[in-house]
Amino acid sequence: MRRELPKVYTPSEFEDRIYANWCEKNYFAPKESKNGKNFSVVIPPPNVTGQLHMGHALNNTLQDILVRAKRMQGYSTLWIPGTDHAGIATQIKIEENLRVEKGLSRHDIGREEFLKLVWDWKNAYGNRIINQLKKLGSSCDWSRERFTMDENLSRAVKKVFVSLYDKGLIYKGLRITNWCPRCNTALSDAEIEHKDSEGAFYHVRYPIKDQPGEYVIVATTRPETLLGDTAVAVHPEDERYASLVGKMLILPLVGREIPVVADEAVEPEFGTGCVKITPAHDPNDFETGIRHNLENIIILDGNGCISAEGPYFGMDRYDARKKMVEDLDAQGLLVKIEPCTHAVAHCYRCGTVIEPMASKQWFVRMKPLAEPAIRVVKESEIRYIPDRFSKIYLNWMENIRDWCVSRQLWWGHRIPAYYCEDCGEMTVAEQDVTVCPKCGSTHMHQDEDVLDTWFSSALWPFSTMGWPDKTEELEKYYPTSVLVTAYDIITFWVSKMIFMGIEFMDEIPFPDVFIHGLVRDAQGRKMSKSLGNGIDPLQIIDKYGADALRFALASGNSPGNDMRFSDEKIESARNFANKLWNASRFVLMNLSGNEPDDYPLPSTDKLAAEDKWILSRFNELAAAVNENLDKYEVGIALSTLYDFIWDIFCDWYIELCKSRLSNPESEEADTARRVLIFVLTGILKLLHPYMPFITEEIYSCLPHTEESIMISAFPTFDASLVFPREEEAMDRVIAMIRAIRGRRSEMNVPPSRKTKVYLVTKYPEDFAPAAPFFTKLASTAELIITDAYESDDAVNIITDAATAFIPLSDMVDLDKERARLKAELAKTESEIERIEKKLANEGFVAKAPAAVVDGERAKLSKYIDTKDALCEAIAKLG
RNA sequence: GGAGGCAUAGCUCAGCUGGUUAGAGUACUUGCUUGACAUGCAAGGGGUCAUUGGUUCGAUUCCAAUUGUCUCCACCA
Repeated sequence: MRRELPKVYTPSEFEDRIYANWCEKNYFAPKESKNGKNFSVVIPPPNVTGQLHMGHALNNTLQDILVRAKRMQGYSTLWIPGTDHAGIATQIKIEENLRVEKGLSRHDIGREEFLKLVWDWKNAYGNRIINQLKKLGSSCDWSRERFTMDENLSRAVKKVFVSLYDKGLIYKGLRITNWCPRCNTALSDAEIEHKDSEGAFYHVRYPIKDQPGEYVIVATTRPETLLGDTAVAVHPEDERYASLVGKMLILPLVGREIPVVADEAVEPEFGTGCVKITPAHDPNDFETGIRHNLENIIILDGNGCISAEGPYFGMDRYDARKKMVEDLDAQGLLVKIEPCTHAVAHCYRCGTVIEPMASKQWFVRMKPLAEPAIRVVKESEIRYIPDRFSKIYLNWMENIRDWCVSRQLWWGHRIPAYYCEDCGEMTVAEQDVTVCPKCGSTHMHQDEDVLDTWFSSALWPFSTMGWPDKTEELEKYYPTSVLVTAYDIITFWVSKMIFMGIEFMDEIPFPDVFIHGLVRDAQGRKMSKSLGNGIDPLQIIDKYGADALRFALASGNSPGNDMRFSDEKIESARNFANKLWNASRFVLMNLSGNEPDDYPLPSTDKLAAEDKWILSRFNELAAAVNENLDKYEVGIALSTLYDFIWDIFCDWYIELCKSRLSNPESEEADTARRVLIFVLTGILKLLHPYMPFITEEIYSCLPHTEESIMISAFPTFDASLVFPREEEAMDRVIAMIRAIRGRRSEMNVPPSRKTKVYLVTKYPEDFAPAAPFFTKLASTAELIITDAYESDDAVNIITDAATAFIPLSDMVDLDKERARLKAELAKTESEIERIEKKLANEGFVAKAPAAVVDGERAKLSKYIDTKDALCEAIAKLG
């Protein structure tokens, strides 16, 4: 006896049970390939401190759809999960905990103790996001879960670092970096964001040496940096200042002498045409400084306080700015303060204003690595879906700057560089260096900095498979089949995996990059903590089920485009699940319960016209779903399924079966049951990648030969089950019935009156099988199939060419038609009035561009034409 | 400043290679508690496909401009 489905669809009653069963049976581990092909995906590792948000839910739903479909199609399928140690994010979080719980900073407890805390936290809570991914139904091979700071991944990081260093692709150098005074670390260009903010232009006089009373005026938005000025630059061809080049100026408040230099980079038109040069605190000035051999004077410490000796020492940068402006004013050196808006860089993690600062950092030389990474995309070895993102990628790669990989944090992969305290020599090596190879000293210490988080995630596609060892996984599953990610991470991560893959595996990490958009709220706003408009996917799962969430996310997805998430969408998804549930219940309640596990289709000669029709349509569906999935058109594939299940299978086919099923013992009932089971099982299989739980639950109640729907075969197109004639006939009949229902209601035909419908066709025999079903479904109509029409009392004639009607004149409701036309006329007239008013409005004409005015005029004339036509039609009716 | 996206029903969006009467969901109107489902069934109203021009026998679809809107990149002291 098979299990029965409960009356009400309650996902929370079975989702966890089903997931546990899949895990227990080890279904997520890769199996022997049935088609000789492999399919592999690595998860974009979420931050270990993270909580599942809608972005994760979308990303993992899409991956799971691809993975489950490929698994059912017989590929040996591997999906590797894992988490990212997320340097800054995690460190900030733990520091915050420490501050709140004990009122201590990380410096109070020291590096070792602090790292222990982070690891404790990771071991206690690091599984949270993993468990949340499981709630969603992700079919990852959990036995291969990885963490970017696992021993083997750390080994890979060291090997890559040392190898790049040995090739001269990593160097340590003084460069302007983006310094976050809050996080106390350098940030890469990708980790900052520019926001327009209100600021001011301070015009300051710099006295000319030995020419008392004479000045040049420079304009600056950051007056405090003048402490680090080592020159003032003018354009070489700027005649106003030609005589000054080479002269010395006295730096205000400091008294230091600085030269006036000529430099092409200065724009004479901008500001006063004189630029103060602060090489240590501005990227452009740094370059200028190199050209003119100027000194770098660092005036800020890591916390953003003034470190230059003098009256401002120790002051916060903004306090110092205020004080210095006052002092300049007091000395009569401040000309004016001009308000202005300009883009200011902020830390993307904490929002603090970034301070450009010259400091010793580790860099990856990008040019040589970028070249092949550009080539593989240009030559379509790697394909972005949709393609427009390859432009964004290429644009970024072609203008790439060296990648600053050192971070002044404690949580991360410590840079494997060791310094000898005796001879000062630096050694870069994979193994800990305790003895200086140069002088034999044992006084060694390791570089304090750690690597950028993205350094380790860049290796993810191969480090998770055991690299640098030569493993079977690498052999079989590298390169991965596709990378699924959101567009906001292309520069951070995708680009880095591409060049690292090429460099260390000699092979691209994936041929396809499937880009999806962001999940926004119902108003189209980004979901964010500060707005408080985030929707928690776990709450949605609790209320509506994981399948409904997955459906809502996947059906709205079109590659690369953002989507909105709303209550309406999730409710519609839940309703769909409910519909499928109830259709399945109908099928089940018409079974005797004694059907064998193997309960196949009957032979073709037993099939009724509607059976052939649904089988044919099902075949089309399977082909369409597969085709769209191959193109990553997940949304289209899913809406095709939705339409089939709801409109075709439930609304028509199940209805058509009811009469046959009313005699359960008859052979035709048996045929109907077999077809119902076949099509329902097929639907469940096609739908399983999208809605894994409900499909598994229903499948378990149906006659089936495979143990689980998850490991059964994906339906494909079967030419022996295509019946074009029946398909066309049934489609035609359905169209007729719909049309007649509408027509009858429009004409108020009383239910007692039977409508005769003549189907005029050159091929009456094609339609003969469909006639009985027409009668069944349209109980108030009778179908007469003929090749010649000669009747007087037909309400409708359906011709072969289309479902066109020729209503008999006595059935036309003239009053109704007249009323409709009059309403239309009134609407048109009011529109004409509105446009005339708009055009007459002088303000509109004066302000609006000519094209808009012309547009309104064109609209007007068209409406006038419409009005004429309507008047004419009404006159005809009398 | 550079690059790109979007503009279709009240709302959210499909419409893939130009060609039937431009489709869904939702909201709305009307009628249905007919033995799977009211989380449902049936019918209906509602669209100059942003504007203008071009290519074409034919444009919602391709091209250009305009307007509106969103995003990314860069950035001037």
